[in-house]
Amino acid sequence: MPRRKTAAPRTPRVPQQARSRRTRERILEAAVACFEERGFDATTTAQIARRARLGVGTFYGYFQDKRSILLELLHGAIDGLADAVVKGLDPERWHGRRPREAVRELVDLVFHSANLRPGVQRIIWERYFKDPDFRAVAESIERPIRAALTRLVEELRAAGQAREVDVEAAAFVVHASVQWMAVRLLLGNAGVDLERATDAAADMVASYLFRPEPADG
Amino acid sequence: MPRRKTAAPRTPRVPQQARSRRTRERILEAAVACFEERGFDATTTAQIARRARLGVGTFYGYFQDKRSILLELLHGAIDGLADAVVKGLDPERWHGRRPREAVRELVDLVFHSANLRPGVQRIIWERYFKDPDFRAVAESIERPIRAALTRLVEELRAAGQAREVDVEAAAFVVHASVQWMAVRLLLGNAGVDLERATDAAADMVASYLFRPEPADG
Amino acid sequence: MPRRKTAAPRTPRVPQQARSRRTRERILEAAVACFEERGFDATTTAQIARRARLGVGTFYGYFQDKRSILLELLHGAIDGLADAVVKGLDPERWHGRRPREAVRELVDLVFHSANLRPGVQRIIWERYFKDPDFRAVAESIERPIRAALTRLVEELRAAGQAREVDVEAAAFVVHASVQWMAVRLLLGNAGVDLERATDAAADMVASYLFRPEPADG
Amino acid sequence: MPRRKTAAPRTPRVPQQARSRRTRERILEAAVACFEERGFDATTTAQIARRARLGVGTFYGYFQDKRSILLELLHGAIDGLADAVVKGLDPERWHGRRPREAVRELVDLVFHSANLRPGVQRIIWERYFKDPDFRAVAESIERPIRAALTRLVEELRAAGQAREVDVEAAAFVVHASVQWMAVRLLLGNAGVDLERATDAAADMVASYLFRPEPADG
DNA sequence: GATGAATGAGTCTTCATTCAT
DNA sequence: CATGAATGAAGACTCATTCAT
Repeated sequence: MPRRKTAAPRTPRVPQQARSRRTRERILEAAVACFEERGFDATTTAQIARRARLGVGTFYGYFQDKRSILLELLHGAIDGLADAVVKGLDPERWHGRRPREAVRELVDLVFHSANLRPGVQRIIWERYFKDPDFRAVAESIERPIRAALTRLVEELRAAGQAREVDVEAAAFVVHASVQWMAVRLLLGNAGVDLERATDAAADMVASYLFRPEPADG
Repeated sequence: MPRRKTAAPRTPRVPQQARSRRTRERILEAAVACFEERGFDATTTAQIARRARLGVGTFYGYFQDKRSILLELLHGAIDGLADAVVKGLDPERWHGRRPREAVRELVDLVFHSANLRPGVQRIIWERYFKDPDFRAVAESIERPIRAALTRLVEELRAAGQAREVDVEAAAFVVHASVQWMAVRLLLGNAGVDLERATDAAADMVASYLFRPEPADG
Repeated sequence: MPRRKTAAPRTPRVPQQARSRRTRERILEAAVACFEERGFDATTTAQIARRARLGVGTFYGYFQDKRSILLELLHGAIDGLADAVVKGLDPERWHGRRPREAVRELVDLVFHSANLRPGVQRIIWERYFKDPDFRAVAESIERPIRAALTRLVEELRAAGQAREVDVEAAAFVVHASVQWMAVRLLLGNAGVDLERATDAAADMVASYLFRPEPADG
Repeated sequence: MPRRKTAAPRTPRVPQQARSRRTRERILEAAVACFEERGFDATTTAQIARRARLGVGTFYGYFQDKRSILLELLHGAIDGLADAVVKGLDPERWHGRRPREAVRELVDLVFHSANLRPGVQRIIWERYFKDPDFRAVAESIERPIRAALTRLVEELRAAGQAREVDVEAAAFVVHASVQWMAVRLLLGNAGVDLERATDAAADMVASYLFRPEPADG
């Protein structure tokens, strides 16, 4: 990986023209295809450019490097989900609902969010461990979710629905658990059926946070 | 004329003599130090060799490449923990104990196992996502743990202690949750205190798997 | 991180533009010069590139390795000669000519073909013995020549000009003899004068294949 | 091939003891086996030593390097043949014999001399083209043979048996032809049956050098 | 803007040879 | 004498990035 140290963060042009936007799209698509095929490190900028039927130079007109493509994919894929989850944790929505059902709905949302091809998902997690920028993105998403979780539990506890728990620790525990289960399931590496896992996850979270619901009927 | 047909798989020298063993140690230590300092990809075999005060050639006499060092570290670090966990899940040990306490003890064991320096841990997880061999190792460790979990829950349910759950899904859910929380805590980016997290994790797992314990007194 | 899985066979760039063609030329010339100077094994790709006043990378953009340059030189040098020889063996051309003269003309053609610098010639023969690909090229050239020889002798025998010989063995014997004499002469270690060797070779072949010509006058 | 320039030609000990001689043999055998298996360049001194069940250091106690082994093999294999050929060209032996038969006998001797395994033969010829020392050995063998040839033809011509030829050129031509045919046949690469080739070669040489023999009966 | 030829620092890896044991 | 661990110079090859056209 020669010439890495180039510091100057030349911000590539922000495309306004329609053609430019289309070119940007093509690069993104080509990159995803290459990443899925050979992984991140084994993909070269030349391969991406060729696949997009562009010159290498053009690539550099749109992106700073491979990494910034990945970062963009990450944002695109996760921002939506994070918003949905934070909304789903809004206490308003929990009043008058059976907690277990609400939990299950949210878990289901997370487990089924296939915003990212598995290959790309894998790559992004790989980067998570080696690249602080990726961890930063992940944290910027995690923070509001855990905050929302904290608030939700506090409110429900005040309403007598939630059990007495260490709310902050609970937020961590629940978030981490659901996050990782989602990853394993998306990676196809869990060894359990998606539906059964969803139920189990919902059960675990619900039985942890909420008082046992009165028996059905 | 390097890099010819590479016919033989190059079995690295198996050290029998005392000096050899010591050299191997030195390489391992140097590798860990380098990995911690700069990460896996940024570490070159030359750096490892230099840090071990050895020639590059010596490195290649003992290890096939950087990767095989990591694999070795992984085995060394994880085999012991896995065994301990499987033993801890032996139903024998659970009879007559308060489940919540037994759970907490095990979670504590996992969360405090610092067999691996965080930097190395990070690298190994990074490889987990990109290198099938690492996934294979992880799975070979996960399988018996989940099997033990499954068996434990079945037995305790038969004994009327455990709740009615989908045991296999439960094994996945519990394993994944604890695993990931441990990773986050070891990596130091959990954002919660280790003790509080341990309690919370134990609570979650215990309240999921077991009937609520009769109130203390 | 060089030398990863090397998935694609790395098709070297096929030069269409004028500059590219010129670069290719330069590399070829530089390679020949280096090979002549130090031999094949002692020549490094870096040396070739430097001599061509190019970066190493450029070299690899045009050729897979040193070997493929040699293969190209071999083809370029030998295809023409082979064609000329096969044409020279066309029975049409032999009718009504004194065989000895026709033979001498062909031998002369072969002995004087200096398509390849001696140093390169030497290297190619060296490869012939160690590299099946080079043998394959040599054989693909030898086959048609021997076939043409066989046919020629058969026809001339039918016309009563040639002696009774085992035509296939004769083709081998004549081809091998002329080939090797040409090599020795080109390499400059024959120890005889080119003209005298040409005459002697022509004599040998002619006296073997043809009836003695009626004495002059 | 690092550290090549070491000039000092440390003459390794000449073994007198019986065990030493045996060790030397073992190294030679191991080298031949390795050379046959992987070729000269791809064989390392370590491989030879290991195959001979010796330490690398021991190898260097007996030979200067791989090359000197090859040179030794060359001598051992070729000296005997050269002597036999020179003897066979002694004019004494040709008086009162039908030349064609005498030629055929000699050609047969050369073509059947399998002193060297084909793999080693191949390697030696490869070196012939790249290594002046090998050419020197070859020439030291070639010289007396060509001298003997020259003398033989001169004597037979004086005796009225041989045709009028340029004796020196003839010696080159005949030697080169027979040499190369022998190589091709030994390498298994000739594409003709050994017997037919022997006959053809003898025919060619005999019809070149000698007057047509009076028809049989 | 687009192009793709050119660049060369940086990695991995090999192996002849030495020398302490 | 035998051993084989250690050495490190040397070579092949890659690929992010630039820039003349």
